[in-house]
Amino acid sequence: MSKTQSLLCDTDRDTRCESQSEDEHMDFVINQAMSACQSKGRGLTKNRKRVLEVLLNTSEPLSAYEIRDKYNEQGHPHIVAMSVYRILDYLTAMKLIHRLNSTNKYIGCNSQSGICEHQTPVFVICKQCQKVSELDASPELVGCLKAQIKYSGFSASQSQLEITAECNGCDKPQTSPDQLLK
Amino acid sequence: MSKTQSLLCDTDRDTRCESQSEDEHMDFVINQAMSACQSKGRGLTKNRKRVLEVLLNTSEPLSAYEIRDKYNEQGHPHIVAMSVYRILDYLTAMKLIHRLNSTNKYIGCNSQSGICEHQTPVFVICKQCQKVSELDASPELVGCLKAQIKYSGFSASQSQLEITAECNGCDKPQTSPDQLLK
DNA sequence: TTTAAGATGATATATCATAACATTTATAAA
DNA sequence: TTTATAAATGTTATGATATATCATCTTAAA
Repeated sequence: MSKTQSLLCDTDRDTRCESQSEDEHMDFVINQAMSACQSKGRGLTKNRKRVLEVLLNTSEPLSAYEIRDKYNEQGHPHIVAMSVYRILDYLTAMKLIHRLNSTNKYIGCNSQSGICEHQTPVFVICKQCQKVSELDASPELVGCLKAQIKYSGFSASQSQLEITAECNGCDKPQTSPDQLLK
Repeated sequence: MSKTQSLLCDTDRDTRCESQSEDEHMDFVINQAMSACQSKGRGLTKNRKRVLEVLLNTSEPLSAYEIRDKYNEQGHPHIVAMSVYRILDYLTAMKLIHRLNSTNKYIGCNSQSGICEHQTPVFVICKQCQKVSELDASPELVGCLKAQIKYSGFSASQSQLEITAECNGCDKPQTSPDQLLK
C-alpha cells in the first residue's frame, strides 16, 4: 500500500515516469477512479479509462488532440476529438484530472489517491516549455489569496491558481539584450 | 496631474468608463506609451496606437478578433487579425497591455502611468463570465508565491498570476444538486 | 534618391473547441 | 429474454483562436 501510494504524489512529475511500480499505482488509481465514478451513470467506461490512462502515463500536460493521438497510437478502435473533449469534461468533473486554463492542456491529478484532494491546486507553468508542477497551496498562500480575491469583490469558490515562471531547464541565460521584444 | 493620474488605477475596471476626464488620462497614457516605445523601431505607430486605444476604451478583456472588430467599426482603413496579433505581441512586450493566458484575451494595463509597474500582476478571473480584476500582489502574497515556485524547482522571473473565482454577479446560488457533473 | 529595416497586408493553414444530430451500448423494467 | 430508456459515443460541420509565409508599403537614414 505504501508502495502504491508513494508514486504519484511526487511534486516533480517527471521523476515518476520510470518508477518501478508505476503499473501497480496505476491500477490503484484506476480502481479509485472506478469507485468514485460508480455512483454516476455508467461510471468509468472503457474510453474514459483509456483516456485517463493516457494522461497518467504521461508526465507532460497534453492537449485534447494530443490525447486523441496517443489514444489512437495503440491499435484499438480509434477515438475522435469530440469524444475526447466530452471525456475530459467528465474526468475533470470527477476530479480525476485538471484542466490548465493557461495552456488548454490536461494533466492527471497528482493526489495520492488519484482523486483531487487539493483545496486550492497551484500550477506553476514554465512560460517557455510549458512544463508544469502541481502542488497544494500552503495555508499562508490560501490566506493571502482569499484576502486578495475578496478585495477584488470576487468570491473564492473552488479557485485554481496558475502561475507563469521558468523551469530550471529554461531558466538558463540565453537572454539577449533585446529579448524584451521577442 | 492628480486628476489624470487618478483614473486608470482603480481596481474595479468597470467604474472607470464614464469618468469625466477619461480623455485626458488617455492622452497621458498614450504619451507615456509613445516615449516608452520611442527607443525601439518606429515606436508607437498609428495602428499600434489605435489598438491600444481600443483596449483603453474598454473595461472588458477583449480577444484579438474582438479588437479587430472594434478597430474596424470606426471608418478608417481596416485592419486584419494577423496585424492585430502582431501589434498585441508588441504592446505586451512594451508592458502596455497584458495577455490573460486563461482566456486568450487582452487588457490595457491599469498602472497609473499606463506602463506596467506591477512586479507580479494578479488577475482574478470569473470562471463563469470571465470578468477580470487586475491588482498588484501584496508583499505577503509575493513572498508566499516565490516560496511555492522555488519549492517546485522553478524560478519566478516575471511571473503572472491568474486565479479563477466567481464575481459578485455570478456568485448567486443557481447551484443544483448535480452541478458537479455539468 | 536610394536603400534597408521595420511594419503591415494578404492568404493559407494549423490548432482548439463546440453544436447538432445519428447511432450504439448498457441498464433496468416488463 | 425482450424491450424501453438514458447514457455514451460517433459523425459531420463549423466557429474561434493562432501562426507561417511571402508580398507590399512606409519610414528613416545613408
